[in-house]
Amino acid sequence: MTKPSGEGADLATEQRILDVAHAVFIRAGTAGARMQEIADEAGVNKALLHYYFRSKERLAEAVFKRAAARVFPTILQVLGSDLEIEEKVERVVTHYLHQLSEAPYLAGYVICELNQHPERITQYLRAVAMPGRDQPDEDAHGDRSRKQTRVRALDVLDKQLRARARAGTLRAISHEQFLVNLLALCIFPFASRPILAAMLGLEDAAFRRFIAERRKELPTFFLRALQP
Amino acid sequence: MTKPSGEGADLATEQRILDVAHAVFIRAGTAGARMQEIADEAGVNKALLHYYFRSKERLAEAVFKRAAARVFPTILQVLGSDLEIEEKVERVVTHYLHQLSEAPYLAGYVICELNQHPERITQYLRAVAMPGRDQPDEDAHGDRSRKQTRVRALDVLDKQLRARARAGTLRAISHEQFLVNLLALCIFPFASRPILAAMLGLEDAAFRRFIAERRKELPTFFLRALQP
DNA sequence: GTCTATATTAGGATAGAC
DNA sequence: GTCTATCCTAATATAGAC
Repeated sequence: MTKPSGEGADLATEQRILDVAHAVFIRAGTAGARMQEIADEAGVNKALLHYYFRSKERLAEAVFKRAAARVFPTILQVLGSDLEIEEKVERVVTHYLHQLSEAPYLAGYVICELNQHPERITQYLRAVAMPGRDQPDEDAHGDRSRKQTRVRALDVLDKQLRARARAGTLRAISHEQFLVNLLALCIFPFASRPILAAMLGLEDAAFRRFIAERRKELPTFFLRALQP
Repeated sequence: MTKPSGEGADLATEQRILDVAHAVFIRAGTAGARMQEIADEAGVNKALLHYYFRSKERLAEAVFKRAAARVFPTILQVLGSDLEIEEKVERVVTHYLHQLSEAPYLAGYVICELNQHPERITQYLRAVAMPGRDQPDEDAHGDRSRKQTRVRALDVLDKQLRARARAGTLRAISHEQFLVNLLALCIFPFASRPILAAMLGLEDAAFRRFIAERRKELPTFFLRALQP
């Protein structure tokens, strides 16, 4: 038997399965998703899922990594860059509001998954800091460089905030609070969309308008909060 | 056979089951929770769960209502009151940060549940606006008064924000954006706690300190953002 | 009301033909 | 590599004794 991921594997099929699994897991949650459902939608047999991914657990991990890799690298990259705070905020807001508009269930999925499988955070952060690498990679260099990317981004932000506070051009705020506030304002509306739809009557079109408005207002809102 | 919820039912037992189910569903999610686990922790037999709640589905609904009833009534009450905006913000922040500190999984649970069972929002909003009433209650009066409570809270907020904007004592902001921003800043840190723990190294004690800091800073942060 | 025992189904996983 | 057929466990649910 040829090993999957080896030379003999049909990459198109594997990819298709992964794509479908992604969709199904993300809309139903890992625990709620059914292997049969994935097989059906991918137009193959259940057995083939196991041929390629061995178990539901592993398939779920693969999907989670992929999803994580789509959400987090940008923010670390942006925050770690040498742009001004104002520009960073603008870019993060634009990126997330765009990204999550295209993938409605993504935010909720990641939150659920991590609440129920906190052990996946390690894989998550790997995928996050090094989006290109899907395969596990145990060498020390790789691990260190990934960790560096993450730590450095926070470090850069921290230094920047301190400098601006000393200069008196921004109120003092810890980089932790800064980051959480920014992410909260971007991500929460999507994660809680069903609640908002019901409480505020924000269905489809109205929700899109709501997000469009947000894209304009959020950077101002956030930066004003930090004005000295 | 005596009907559960009737005169013959052992309320203490029913309550104990519900308490345990609450804990289990909230930490494992509905799909991930096991009836056996609930029975064990409640010190009774699986069969008894079905005696009282008929099915896992119904038990899950009961738990969800209970959880929802603990999260949302306060904000509607506060926002619907005639307090000043500043005082409302202060109270909402204090309430949620306290509440969610005591029930770590609550935020994640509600978000997951609603992403996977959007149909539960109706029940949710009932429980929300009328916390005392656990039993379904079909009479028109009840429904209308509950709806009124919800709509009125948003209405009051809306009028208040417009008035303050006209008076020039607050920047203009829609009540929808106001509400979402406030909830996001309060709830998101708890829902995404596993991520923060890993990314920022906020474990237990550090997380508590983080939240304590937040309780002091968040109202200022939020209100500054709305300063004209 | 609470238990033991059992029915029933569902769903993940494997064997083996092609 | 992909399928059919089947296994096996886990989990919900019910019957019936006490």
